Amino acid sequence: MKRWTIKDIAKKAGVSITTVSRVLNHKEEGMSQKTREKVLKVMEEVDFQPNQFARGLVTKRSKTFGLIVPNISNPYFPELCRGVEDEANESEYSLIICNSDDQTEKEKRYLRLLEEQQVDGIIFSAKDSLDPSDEEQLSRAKIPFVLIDRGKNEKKHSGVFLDNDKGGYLAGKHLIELGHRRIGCITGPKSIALSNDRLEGFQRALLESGVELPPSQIIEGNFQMEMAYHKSKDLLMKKEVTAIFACNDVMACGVYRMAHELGINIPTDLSIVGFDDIPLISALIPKLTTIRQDTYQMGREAVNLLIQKLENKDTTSVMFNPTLVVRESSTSPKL
Amino acid sequence: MKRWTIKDIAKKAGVSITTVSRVLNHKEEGMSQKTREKVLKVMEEVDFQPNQFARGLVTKRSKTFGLIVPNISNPYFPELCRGVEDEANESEYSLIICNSDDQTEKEKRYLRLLEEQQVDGIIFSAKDSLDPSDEEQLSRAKIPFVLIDRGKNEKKHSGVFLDNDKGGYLAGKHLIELGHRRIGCITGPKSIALSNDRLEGFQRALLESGVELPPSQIIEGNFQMEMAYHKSKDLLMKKEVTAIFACNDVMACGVYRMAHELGINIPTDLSIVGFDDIPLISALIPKLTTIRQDTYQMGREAVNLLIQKLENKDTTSVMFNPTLVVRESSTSPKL
DNA sequence: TTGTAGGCGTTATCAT
DNA sequence: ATGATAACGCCTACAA
Repeated sequence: MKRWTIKDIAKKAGVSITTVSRVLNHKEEGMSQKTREKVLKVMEEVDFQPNQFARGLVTKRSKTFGLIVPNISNPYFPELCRGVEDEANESEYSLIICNSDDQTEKEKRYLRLLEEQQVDGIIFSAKDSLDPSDEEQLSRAKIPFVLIDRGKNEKKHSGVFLDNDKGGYLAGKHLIELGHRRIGCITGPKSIALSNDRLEGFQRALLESGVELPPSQIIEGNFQMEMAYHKSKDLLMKKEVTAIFACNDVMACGVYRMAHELGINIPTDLSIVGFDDIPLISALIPKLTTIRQDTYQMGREAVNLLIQKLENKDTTSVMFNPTLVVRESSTSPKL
Repeated sequence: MKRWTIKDIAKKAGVSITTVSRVLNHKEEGMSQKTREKVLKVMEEVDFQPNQFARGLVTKRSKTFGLIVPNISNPYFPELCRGVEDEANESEYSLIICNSDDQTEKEKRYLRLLEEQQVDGIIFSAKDSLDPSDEEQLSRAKIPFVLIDRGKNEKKHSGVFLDNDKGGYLAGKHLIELGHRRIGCITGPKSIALSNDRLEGFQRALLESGVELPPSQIIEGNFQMEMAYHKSKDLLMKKEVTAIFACNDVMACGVYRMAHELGINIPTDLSIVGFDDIPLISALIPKLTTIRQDTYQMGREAVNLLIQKLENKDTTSVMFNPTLVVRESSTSPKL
């Protein structure tokens, strides 16, 4: 026998296909308990699985979500994906994952792909703010979507975000409280909003204590280790700063490496604070003080938000709070 | 207007739906160039997208693959996923990713989910060897599948694997050549075949040079950092070995940490060789010597294999070769 | 070269 | 409480 259909089930159970369909869809009314059980038994026996194509054809639902992230190999994202996947599966959705590599080109292609696959919704971690043409495509296709991590735009779209300004503030405050007065910062790309948010929060904390952050102590990185490694050299050699705030953990690793090469001891000679608290950093020696975000939970929350949208409920963005995790890489400066 | 159908296109272009269908499916014969162009133009104009449900209903194909991995948060897997995804997408397939957490329970559930979603094929990184009930489910559902990384079983199923024995051998050989004679090994779980393969290859290399590997110098780990960290303590404190082969990079990180705590310098006092060459380790100081595998390419290859299966071609497993990457963590032992 | 019509497996709308 | 039947949108013999 090939695949069983409700027709087959109906025949075998001696009922109509309508009845089988009712059982399948848990319609409670309009059926005797006996009939229901009879049908269920047959379905059980043959391990019946309804054809999703046929179903989708009429219901217009695929029970599938799409997730677009920049790059799963970026250690920030696996946790986020897990959160999204676990929550999606608990709500009986499958998840199609796409990596955009932060290329508008690919974002578009995948948006198109997901539209073709007729996903019921999309969770989107965009390049930065949502590209206008992406936006148009999304609205034309009328696919519900939520943003995550990036692309915050208060009024326009709902999503799940981190309070990056606060994160930066926590980092700055922590270093100030330790007694640091000459502090450097390695930022993410200026073109990315969350990167600027972190810097601004950081500066605000310093300013509150009257500490200056001269441009020469701000280095623009790209969230990658390599560039942070190279660009931190000047800053470290001039010995002008006693502490550095790296706007993500991966760049903090780059600083670790350069410090080690230059014979600068962490934290004795130099304190470092990272951002994200990705799993990777448990391998660092000494352990990295960082600003933690609950990426996994953010992923779960994004799915909840999306499901609410599907149910036409009013949705508002969810803002997560970062927390400071003090470990070994930050301490008071030497006198 | 709601979604366009081929019927709408047909009307607008003044042809029959058959003709539209033909254009859609790139049937070359049986149509004048003019007609084709006319239809294409209309499709272009309205940005037509065929309904995959309707299509699948008749073709029985979803243009979707499923990928089951233990855990995307394990740093070995993101690269593998990327390989699978990139190759799948280039062949016009979407990818549903599932994390089994190495639980047979979840493997089953996801297998079921993928079956329900009617994926065209599955790429499976099983717990170890393929569970008999999984096997049964797979064959009952008649879903083509290939294994990847784990579950090698020469005769039974094809897949993409690494020559782990060779990898272990390379590690052993390298340390021997550096002059080490007292060497420790931290293995993966004994229950996992590839873990034993690595150990066996390693032992073979030592044996060739008449070097013993007493049981006291073999520690069974679980591929995680924590356990490797704790369990390596004894070995390191007794100062019995001048080198350690950790059967994956993550465990090597654990050893780094313990060595640091005990004031043991790497590589002066202790050489370390890892396995995998995961991206994470670029953060380690000193840089880790390791056995590299081309995980990304293995992912791509798995998709190729699967596609060949779909085309009913004869398929045989693909075996990848690991390579030794010498960095800073291994050197000759002190006299 | 082009068109007609039946069927794919469900759900949903009416009947009974 | 249960059943017959028309969609849903596409593909594919078979006709013309």
